[in-house]
Amino acid sequence: MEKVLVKLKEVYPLSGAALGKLIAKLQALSLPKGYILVREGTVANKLYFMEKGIARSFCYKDGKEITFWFGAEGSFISSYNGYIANKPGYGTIELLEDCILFSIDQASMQALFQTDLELANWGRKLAELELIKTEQLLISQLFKTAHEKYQDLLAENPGLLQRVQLGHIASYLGVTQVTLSRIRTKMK
Amino acid sequence: MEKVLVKLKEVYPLSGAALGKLIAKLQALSLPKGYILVREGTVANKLYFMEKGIARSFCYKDGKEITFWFGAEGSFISSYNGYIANKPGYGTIELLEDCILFSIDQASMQALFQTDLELANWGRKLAELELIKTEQLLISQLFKTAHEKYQDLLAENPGLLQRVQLGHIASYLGVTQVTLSRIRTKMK
DNA sequence: GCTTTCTTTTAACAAATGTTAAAAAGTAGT
DNA sequence: ACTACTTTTTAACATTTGTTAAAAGAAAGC
Repeated sequence: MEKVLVKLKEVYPLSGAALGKLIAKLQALSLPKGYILVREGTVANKLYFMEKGIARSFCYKDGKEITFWFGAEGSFISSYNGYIANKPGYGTIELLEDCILFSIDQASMQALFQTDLELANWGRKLAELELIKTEQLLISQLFKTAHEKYQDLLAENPGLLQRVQLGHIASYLGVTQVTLSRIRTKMK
Repeated sequence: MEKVLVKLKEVYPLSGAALGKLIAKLQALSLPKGYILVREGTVANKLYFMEKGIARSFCYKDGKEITFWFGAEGSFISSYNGYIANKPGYGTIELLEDCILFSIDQASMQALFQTDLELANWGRKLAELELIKTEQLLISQLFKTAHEKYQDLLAENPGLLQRVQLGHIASYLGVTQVTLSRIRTKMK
C-alpha cells in the first residue's frame, strides 16, 4: 500500500481523518494478466488505482481493437461513463500484466462526498486533473502526426514500449501497425 | 440571465442558498464578434458560461489554426489548464459572434469550494461532466473517419454549419478544408 | 533443440488525404 | 449593379496511410 497513499495525497491535500475515511473504503485486488476489469457496454461504477502493473482501454471498430488509453503504476483507472454518469462505458479495460489494484465503489465515494468537505474537494480535484490530461490527449491527437505522437510517447513514456505490444500502441497513435512499423524504420 | 440559471442547476442540484452564493459571483459580459477571450500561452483562470453566441478554441500548428472545440449557448467555457492548474493554456478562445457571457474567477470559486459542501460537489460534478464529454471527443477522434465525424456533427449539431466557417469545422474534424469539401460533395 | 504460436517487419498495390493554385460562389459596402 | 473581399469548391499531382499477404523474428511449450 505504497504508491496509492502517495498519489491519493497528491491529488489534493487531506487531513489524516479524511484520508483515513478514504482508505477504509479501499479494497486490494490481485488480478492476472489478461483479466478484463471492465467490459464494454456494462455499467462499471468503480474507481481503481493501479499499484503495480499496466492496463489498457480499448473499443472495437469494424472488428478491430482500438486502444485509447494506457494506465501504469500510479494511474487512476475507471470507465468514467460508468463511475460518473452511471451509464454503460464505451471501452473494455484489460490488464496487460499481473496487477495489484485498489478499488473503491462509487456508492461509497458518493457517501463520502455528501458528508465531508475535504473529500468532496478531493473528488473535484481528481476529476479536474483527469480532465486536463484528457484534453491534452485530445489536442495532441488532433494536431500531431503519428510520427510526432510516437516521438512524444518515446520521450514521455519510454518504458511503455517494453511492456506493451506495438499493435496496441499503433491504434493508440491512431494508425495501423504497418504504419507504425514504417515510422519506426524511418527513425533508425 | 435565463440559460445560465438552468444550466447551473442542471450540473448538480443546489439549495437556494448555495445557488445564491454562486450567482453573486457571476459577472455579465457583452463582447463583440472576433473578441479574443483567452490568448494561447497566458494563464486565464476564469470560468465562462455562454448565454448567447458561439466561440471556438484553437491552437496554431505550422502557422495554421486548428480548432479543437466549439461552445454555443449553454456551454461552459474555459482554458481548463489555467482555471484548474493555474498554468498557461494551450488554446486561444475566440468569439465567432457577438456574445453574452457570464464569468466567475477561479479565486472566488475556490473560496466557495473551501466553505460550502454543496458547491464543492457542484464543482466536482462540473469537472466530471466535462471529463466524460472530453473523453467522448477523444474516442470519436481516434476511431472515426473524417466522413463519420462530419455525419455525427450534422446529426448532433446541425445548426453549427450555419454559424461557423467550414475551415474551422475541417480542422475540428482533423482534416483540411479541401478534404471536408470532398466529403461534402460525396454526400450530395 | 525443435516445433508452434504470436508479434513485428517488409512488400506491392489501392485508397485517402495533403498541397498548391485557380475558379466559382457568396457577402458587404458603395 | 459594381467592386473588393472572403469563403468554398474544384483540379492536378505528391505524399501518406490503409490493406492484404508473406517473410522474418521472438517467445512459449514440449
